[in-house]
Amino acid sequence: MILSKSCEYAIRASVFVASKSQKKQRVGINEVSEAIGSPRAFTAKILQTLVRKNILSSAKGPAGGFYLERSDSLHLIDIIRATDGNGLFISCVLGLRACSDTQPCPMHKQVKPIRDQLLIEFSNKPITDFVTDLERGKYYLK
Amino acid sequence: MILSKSCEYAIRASVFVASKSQKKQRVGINEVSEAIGSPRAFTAKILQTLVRKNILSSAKGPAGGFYLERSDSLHLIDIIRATDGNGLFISCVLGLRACSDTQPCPMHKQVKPIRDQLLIEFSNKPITDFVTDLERGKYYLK
DNA sequence: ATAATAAAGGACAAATTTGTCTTCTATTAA
DNA sequence: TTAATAGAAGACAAATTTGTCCTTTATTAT
Repeated sequence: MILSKSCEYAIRASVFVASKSQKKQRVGINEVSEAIGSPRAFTAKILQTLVRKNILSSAKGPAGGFYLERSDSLHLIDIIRATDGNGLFISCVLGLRACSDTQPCPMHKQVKPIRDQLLIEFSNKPITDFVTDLERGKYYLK
Repeated sequence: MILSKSCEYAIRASVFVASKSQKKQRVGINEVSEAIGSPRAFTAKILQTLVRKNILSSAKGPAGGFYLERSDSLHLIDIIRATDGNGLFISCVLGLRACSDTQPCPMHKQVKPIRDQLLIEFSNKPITDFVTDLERGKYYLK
């Protein structure tokens, strides 16, 4: 709804990969899609783009799979921007190209603080935050 | 991004119709789509559904067109629900069917207050609020 | 009644998003 | 160096959203 399906899968997959990565484990696409309940081939595509954009890393061959280097510096916002772009936070809710603070659409003033808040939440949330709670069974990915 | 294109058009069209309605004028689809800069036939479809859902009214024939009865009771949320449904406010950001307060997805806690706030803003905003400012040239619809 | 007007409705088409399948490429281990 | 493993890449396909066009129906004025 607010995020694309691709982005939903991207986040859930990344959280799962991150949790495995903390245990120094790489994880294959089959395990990922099984863990988050997503279509395998489609998820593969999505992870490929995340790798291309240096969000995740991957290795081919036996004992290969996806993993996360520098997981501390990865925040939700990075994954969202990589898959859906920045539109959620900047483009006009009513689809007006010229909408701005000085030339606002009718909803501009109401929506701006809310989306700013959303941006802050996503920006301040490192993936590692989720991992601990995930392993405590506090969160679900599927 | 957060609203569908259909919903964007629906809102902009409704605001325009409301402003004309305050002057006891009905307005044709050509004028509407011209005023808000939207594809004519597509906008017609959208207004048809709004009429079917009793958001707007319409009259056929010469001097016909779209108009708004009881414009005081029409709020943004009604238009959003009529075109996009309620998903924006209730369905899980990460697309998990089972996501809830007791079985939350990793983003549940962060996102809930924000979407609640969004719902409040949309629910408290009567269309009439926009009309005055629109006529003062304070807002743009295109 | 007839002509003109304007929304309603249906069939169709383009674009985008979501998803599948098959082949290619790189890596590892025997 | 061969076989097995696993991601990368490309061509397709289904579904959804966005958009067009043409015909029908209702209303008004002459």
